[in-house]
Amino acid sequence: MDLRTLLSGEDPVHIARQLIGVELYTHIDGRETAGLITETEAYWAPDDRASHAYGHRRTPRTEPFYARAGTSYVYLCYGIHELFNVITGPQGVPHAVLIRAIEPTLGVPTMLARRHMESLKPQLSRGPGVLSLALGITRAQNILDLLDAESPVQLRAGAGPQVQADVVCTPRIGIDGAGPEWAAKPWRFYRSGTQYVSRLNAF
DNA sequence: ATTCCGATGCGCT
DNA sequence: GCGCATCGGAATA
Repeated sequence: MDLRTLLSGEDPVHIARQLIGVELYTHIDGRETAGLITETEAYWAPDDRASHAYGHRRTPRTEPFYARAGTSYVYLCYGIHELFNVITGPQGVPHAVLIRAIEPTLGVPTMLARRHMESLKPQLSRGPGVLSLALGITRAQNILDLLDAESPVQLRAGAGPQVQADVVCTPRIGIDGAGPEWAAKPWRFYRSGTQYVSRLNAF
């Protein structure tokens, strides 16, 4: 199945799982960087209270949710961090997958420089905020078609679909404010055994 | 116009 | 484990 078809699917939780292992590539400020997605979370609006598009909320910020599957959604969190999401689902159905960590595959020196780090360590790109720093992603990359080969930010099908046993499933991070019902949903996924995962001890 | 607060990360204890 | 930076979106008035 091609990526566009996958991302257009009805079930963002399934898509979040399938995105583990897919490559996220950027060509920003004249530098190429990329990594394999190791950690994701699904956001299932309109029902999901943890989503910015809860209840079909439609404002300038949530506009990307109503674009076609494969569109980027980048927003500012805590006034500091740029968080990168992939819009999924049939057009007009505001589903999204938050990318929380990647394992670098291209442009490590560039990423190290952007992170002001000397040597390659997992904290280079684990966590949704620092992942964007490493890849050079900011709100300037909001609302891009991630499946367009001309786009400065792209999703590229990688080593093929992951085996289910290789992926761990847990509740999502940092959404207690959405209430216990939504905070408990096991909609976070990460590659089993990888060092490129945020908050490994959270559960 | 004002207020509230968040899908985080880092440094310090 | 804890405090806090930092700011824009969204709701309220």
